[in-house]
Amino acid sequence: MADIKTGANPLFLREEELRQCIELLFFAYRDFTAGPDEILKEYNFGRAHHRVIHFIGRNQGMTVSELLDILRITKQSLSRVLNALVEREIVEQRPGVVDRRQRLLYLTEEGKKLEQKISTIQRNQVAKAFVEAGGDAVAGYRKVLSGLINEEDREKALSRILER
Amino acid sequence: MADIKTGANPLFLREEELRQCIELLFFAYRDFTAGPDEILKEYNFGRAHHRVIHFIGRNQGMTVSELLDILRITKQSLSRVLNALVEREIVEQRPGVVDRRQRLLYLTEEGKKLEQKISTIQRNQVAKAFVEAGGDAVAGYRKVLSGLINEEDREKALSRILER
DNA sequence: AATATAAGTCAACATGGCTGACATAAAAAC
DNA sequence: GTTTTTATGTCAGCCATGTTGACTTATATT
Repeated sequence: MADIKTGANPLFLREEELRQCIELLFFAYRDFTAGPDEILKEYNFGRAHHRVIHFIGRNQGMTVSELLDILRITKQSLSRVLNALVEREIVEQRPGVVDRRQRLLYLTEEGKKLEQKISTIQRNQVAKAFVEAGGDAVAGYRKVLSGLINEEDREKALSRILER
Repeated sequence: MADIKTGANPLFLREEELRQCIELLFFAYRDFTAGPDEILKEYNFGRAHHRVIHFIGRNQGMTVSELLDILRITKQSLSRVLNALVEREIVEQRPGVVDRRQRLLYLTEEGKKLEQKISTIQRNQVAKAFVEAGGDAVAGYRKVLSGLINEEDREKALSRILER
């Protein structure tokens, strides 16, 4: 089957392979967000809330600017979601000590619980995929996905992920 | 740095590693959709149109039901996007020959051009990441992402991706 | 002839993006 | 010490894209 293509036109196979990998990313992302969505729905939260909870959880005490830079949305968009989370006592804001203009972001105890609940699902899902795929595969996964991150801020993103 | 964690609590490292891999997926997906978004904006299309164009392009003559099943959205949501694409002569609908209730979906010549334009960007982006990461990494990437797809329809999704 | 299926439509609503304009407090620069 | 910049927030309105529910039409299946 592949022989025909390989023999006749290796570039076609390459294109085909690339397209497959693109689709794989679509399907994986689609199914990877489905689990959290269910739980969030119980709380009347959406995917936007999830992202905020996730990154604050990973980065307690981060500033609003930092969060905006990660999410790549406007502050008006963030504000809606963030205010809802503060109101529901999932997220807490404290003025910065060195720069009092800043409102540093923290998960409350309840927020931590929710974060834990959601992220456990995702971690189990990833863990399962990792076990099935094996350690080398995980390394490959990391390499490729790192390479997909925009070059200009790859280091920024990766250091945010890794320096912890 | 990692030594402390490794020695003291290997489970923490594992959780940490999993969290990193989750974030990697977020950042990669974020930056992977940025390129197409720019082009689509010129046409006044959005990501929803992109998905439709992509899957029809990959699967000329597919039915509406099949497309709905892939996208996991309601037919009402799809209809808005699909009608726009038909009106703009990007997508064409032809009645099925064996089952005339079906409206089989095809990209027009113009649609193919647009699809090509968008997908070239993404393929280049993926190709670059693959070259940087190496062949083994690509295999790992595929394994892990396959594992992230919902088990119930993994075969369906994968066969759709691979049987071509 | 009755029922089920593929597809479409109308209407109303929710979520989460966006822009633009403006406000406030605190830090930094002059 | 006054001016300017920065971090954050807010109001108002728009757009894209998802949802549910109710109903229609044509065709296939039973």
